[in-house]
Amino acid sequence: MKEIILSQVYQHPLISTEDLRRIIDAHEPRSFSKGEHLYKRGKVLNEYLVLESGLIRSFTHNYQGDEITTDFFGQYEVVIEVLSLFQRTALQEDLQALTDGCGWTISYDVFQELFHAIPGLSEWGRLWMTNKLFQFKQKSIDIITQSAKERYLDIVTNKPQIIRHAPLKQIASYLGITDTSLSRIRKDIS
Amino acid sequence: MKEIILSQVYQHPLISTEDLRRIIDAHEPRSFSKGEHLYKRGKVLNEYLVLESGLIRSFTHNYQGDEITTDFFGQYEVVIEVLSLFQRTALQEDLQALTDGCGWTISYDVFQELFHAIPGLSEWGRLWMTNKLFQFKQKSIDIITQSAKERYLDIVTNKPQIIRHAPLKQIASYLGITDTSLSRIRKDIS
DNA sequence: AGCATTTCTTGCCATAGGGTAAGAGTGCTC
DNA sequence: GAGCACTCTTACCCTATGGCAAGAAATGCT
Repeated sequence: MKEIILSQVYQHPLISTEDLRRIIDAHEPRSFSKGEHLYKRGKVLNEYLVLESGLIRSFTHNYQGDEITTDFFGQYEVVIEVLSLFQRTALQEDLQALTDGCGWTISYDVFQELFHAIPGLSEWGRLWMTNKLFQFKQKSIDIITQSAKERYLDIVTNKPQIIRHAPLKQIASYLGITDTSLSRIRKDIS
Repeated sequence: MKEIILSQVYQHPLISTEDLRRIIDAHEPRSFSKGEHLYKRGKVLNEYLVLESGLIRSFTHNYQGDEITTDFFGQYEVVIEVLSLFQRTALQEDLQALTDGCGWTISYDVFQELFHAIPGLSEWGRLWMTNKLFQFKQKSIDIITQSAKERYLDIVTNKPQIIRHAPLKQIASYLGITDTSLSRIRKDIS
């Protein structure tokens, strides 16, 4: 399973079979249970996690202290807060498991070594960042151009695991609306 | 001037004076005038531009064909659309000058060479991406947690050049509101 | 099973911001 | 310097979403 997941994630033309072997070997297993806080706000992130199964969310708080869910992570996704990991600063978000699950972690130091030793990995990392950057840019455009209902239906279609496992309030804060409004939207749809 | 701007931008502990020399030498001058479309939607971006002076905006269109300004770039900033440059895909946005100005460009091929030859540059690139990623993530959080007025005041305080040079309609679409609303907000403030 | 807690729904009214259109101000062009 | 195009303001009314609160449903704990 480890091979299947990781060779899927680290797919890149410049990463040879040999390189891939080194990368895979550098990952350690990690499992977690529902509700567990995997990484906590205030600490510096020292690893990232490639998800094999389960659902994880990242969240922060607004000035009123309400939780705002900023992202969800599912299978084959990389659970990370880049600012903390690469800038070696304190996490500004919490990462919490919404279901039981497991995956593979790699530490900052080991990743750093491979990043400079394997040209394909630095290319891969750049592409990963590029995609993630695009996602967030798109998200901020979507918030201003689409209605809450459209954005909700988008999740229903493209990320149904979120609907299945995350409580309404978390989905609502991710969409930028209140749980009350999301409840009404649901009613309206059905 | 070239040295001042570029050594400021490419500041990183792992970039030696020698490395910096190579990086600076790889940049070509580029000037532009108000209203000019520097890079056009549909083409693959083949370089990026470090701004010495002037103001540039990136914009796209929503499904109704209205322009949406997605970003503004000022002095010392890197004018780029990462998805197009690094993924070698067609630009999804236009980049247009709001004022006369100039800066320094570096081509994809040359950057690519230096990226792999100079470890400090790949670190620098990763940090740059990290910051940009954070900016967009923050922007999407701000849109859902702050009122349009608060976001406008934020620009007034932190990016006053935008207020000075960009027409109201572009600022409004950047904020995610209509020009009508922004006009009311302005009135309300004064 | 029984109780407590959290999650979700619904109703009432409030408000930020949108849609449209008219008019004022500004600057460009021939 | 008259006409034109663009930008900005303002007024009218409308809609999506919020705030609050009560109740219903689901979940978890002992």
